[in-house]
Amino acid sequence: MPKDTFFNLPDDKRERIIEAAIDEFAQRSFHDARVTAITNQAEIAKGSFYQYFEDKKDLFKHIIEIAVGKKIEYVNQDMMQNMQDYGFFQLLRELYLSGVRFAKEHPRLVAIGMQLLSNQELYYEVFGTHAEKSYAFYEDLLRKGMADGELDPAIDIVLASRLLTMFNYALVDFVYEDGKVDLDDMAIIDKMLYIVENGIKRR
Amino acid sequence: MPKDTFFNLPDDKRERIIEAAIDEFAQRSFHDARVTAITNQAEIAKGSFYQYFEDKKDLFKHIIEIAVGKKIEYVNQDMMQNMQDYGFFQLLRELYLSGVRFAKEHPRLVAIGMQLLSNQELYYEVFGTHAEKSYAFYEDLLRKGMADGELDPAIDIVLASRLLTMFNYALVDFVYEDGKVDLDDMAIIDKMLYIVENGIKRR
Amino acid sequence: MPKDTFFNLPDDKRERIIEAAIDEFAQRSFHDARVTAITNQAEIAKGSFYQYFEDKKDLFKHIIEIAVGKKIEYVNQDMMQNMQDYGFFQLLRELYLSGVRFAKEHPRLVAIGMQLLSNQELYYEVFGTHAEKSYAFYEDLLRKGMADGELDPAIDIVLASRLLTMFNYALVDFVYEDGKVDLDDMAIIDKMLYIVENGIKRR
Amino acid sequence: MPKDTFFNLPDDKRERIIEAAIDEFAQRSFHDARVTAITNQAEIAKGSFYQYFEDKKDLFKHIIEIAVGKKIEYVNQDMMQNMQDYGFFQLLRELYLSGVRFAKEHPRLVAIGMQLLSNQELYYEVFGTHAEKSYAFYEDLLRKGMADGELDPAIDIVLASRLLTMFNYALVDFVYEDGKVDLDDMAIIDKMLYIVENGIKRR
DNA sequence: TATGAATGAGGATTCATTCAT
DNA sequence: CATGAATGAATCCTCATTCAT
Repeated sequence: MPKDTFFNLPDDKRERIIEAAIDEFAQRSFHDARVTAITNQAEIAKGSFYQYFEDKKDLFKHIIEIAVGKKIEYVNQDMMQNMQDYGFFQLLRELYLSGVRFAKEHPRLVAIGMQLLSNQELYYEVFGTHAEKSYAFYEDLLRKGMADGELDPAIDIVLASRLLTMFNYALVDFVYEDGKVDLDDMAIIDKMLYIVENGIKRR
Repeated sequence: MPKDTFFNLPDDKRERIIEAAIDEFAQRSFHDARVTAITNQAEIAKGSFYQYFEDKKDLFKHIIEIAVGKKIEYVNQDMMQNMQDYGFFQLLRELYLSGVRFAKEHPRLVAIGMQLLSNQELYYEVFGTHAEKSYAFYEDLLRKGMADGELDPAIDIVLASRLLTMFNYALVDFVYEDGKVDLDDMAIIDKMLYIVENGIKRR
Repeated sequence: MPKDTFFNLPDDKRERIIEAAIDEFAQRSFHDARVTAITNQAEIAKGSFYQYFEDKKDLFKHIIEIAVGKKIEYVNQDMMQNMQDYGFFQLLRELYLSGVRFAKEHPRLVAIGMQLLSNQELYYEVFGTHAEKSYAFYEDLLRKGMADGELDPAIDIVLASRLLTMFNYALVDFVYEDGKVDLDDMAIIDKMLYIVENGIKRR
Repeated sequence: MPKDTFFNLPDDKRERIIEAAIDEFAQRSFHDARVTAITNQAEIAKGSFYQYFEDKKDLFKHIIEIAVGKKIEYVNQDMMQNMQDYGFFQLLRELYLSGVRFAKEHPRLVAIGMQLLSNQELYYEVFGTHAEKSYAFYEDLLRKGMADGELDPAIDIVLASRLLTMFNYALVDFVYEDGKVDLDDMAIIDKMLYIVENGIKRR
């Protein structure tokens, strides 16, 4: 958690630091990332860095928090708050859609997230035991879909939640790599949902 | 490529080094991994390391080769060599099964592979442009399955190949994390294939 | 080129570093010279070294620049700027004299220069293609002397320029080795010039 | 001094080692030169090296001895043994000539010699106090020339001996650099002697 | 609070020399 | 005597973090 001094900073300086940090962490793993590169790009003194943050990890965690926050902004809040009014596949589509939009607009944050995923130690330090939260979310969704009779009762909910998560990654990955190419992202999502739907819906 | 001196080493010493390297590379990214940690754990002199390997990267590439070699051992070679005799879903099952067996027995190698995936630069240096090979393999499989009339003609082959790859990761991930829990892995694979099959088979 | 941090250093610390570097480079070839020896003698932290200089070579180049600068201080600037007003042998005497004075007072810089002379690669890296400048200078001087009718028209200018350069080295060498013995340096120069003059003057 | 084992070696192996050593020492300063490079090029085991030589310096000294020996071969032995029958300038010409021939044919040995010249510490260790021997030789020559009335009585013998030495270096240097160009070396020597003769002969 | 110099632990790599076979 | 693996001291350099102003 950054120190108060950081939050008292003029907006533009604070943003310059965040920008620089995102740049650096997107390009290099946490350990490889250099405080010096960040302070240079942000044009702040090296000493100042340690007046704003406890240490490198402190900043990193803050960047992750920002990423998580930004990610949440992308899901249709109205839809999330009135989940009961929507069908399972509608909600799933919305979730995937928001994931794609996010990845398109914040590719560096996605890169940082992927890095983090492949560093267990750091991952648990950042998210604690809340690691499974995202699975839990999909599990709830699946349970509701099943209760509503939309899903094939034979499927294993825990497994399916993993798959839906992975599908999300697959999509993000797909869009991320081809970021430059202006694919019709909607089309991809729908092709994917076509498969998913056939895979798990009730017949 | 390690030097001859390495291959001339007594088996147990060579294995101690490999073990130590796998341990270190499984825990830290390539850059973070320390030659010193490896030589310490393997109980060899730091100088010896450089008589066996060109440099840290040389060892890393060797470890990757070992991992790839081990991975290949796990797939049913008979089945792979007579692919035309098997149905699409049979082959897929075999592939996933081998992936799971491998991950169960070599979780550290899996960890190293995941690390590598998230380091583009290194990845290309290790695999050259053969990067897309695994996608290509699934694409071929899907094309054959479609030609044989096993698959829904409406699905997008490129996208599906990504999904099948991701499913593989999902499985690996599943098994990897819950490695300690003695799940009935067969059951998981079959549950997953149930979904996949419904998702893409011809009706 | 040293970093700004170096030039911002308090004078005495900066000088301590320069002193230590001159000591080390005078005793060992560039490659043999140890950064550690310099930081130890200068009593600065090893890390500080790299805040002042890009690397060892950066410091070395700086030392060479200092030496060249110091060397130039020793020639009679008035005489050099009004060369046309002086005779060939007067100018030559002045040049040799400055060379001797310089060597007497900065024997370590002379040693460094000699080292550099015997390392082609480094030499070109430090001086670029200006390598032949010193020969060229003597050639110009000789050409002028010949045009003014002071020199024997039979002598080969290119060869003579080499000889004059060598004479300079001879003198430096002479003074350098016997540095402690308080010879009458003027006398030596004049004895040498007596020979040179007889060797090349017009009769 | 190499060990007996070295001298008992079959000729071709011994020569391979000498060749490799000359190559390495000609390219790098004593300290930079690598025993490994020598054993590799000579195709002997690293361990063998230390059965032939005490250490790196031992080999180096031997190479220098070889160079000195070779150098001596190049001077007209008949002339040297009957010095009293020849004039000063005749002898000088012969000396320079041999120097040039040597440099033309053994450029690597010359390079090693020059390296050595610029490493005081090593120089004294190799030559001990015999350092001035070459000066002494020229001094004797000059004294004889003066006694015979060939030289200007006004010149300083000590100084002149240094100059003659330097002239030798100048010649070697000249020929060494332009090694490839097939200059008429005789012509150069004579042009130089023309200057030298005018510089110091009796009038 | 801002600054940027100072620090030193830590990392990769090289290489002369020793040693066991 | 030949071999070549083993050794570890030594070297350059990086970088997070501390500290004094």
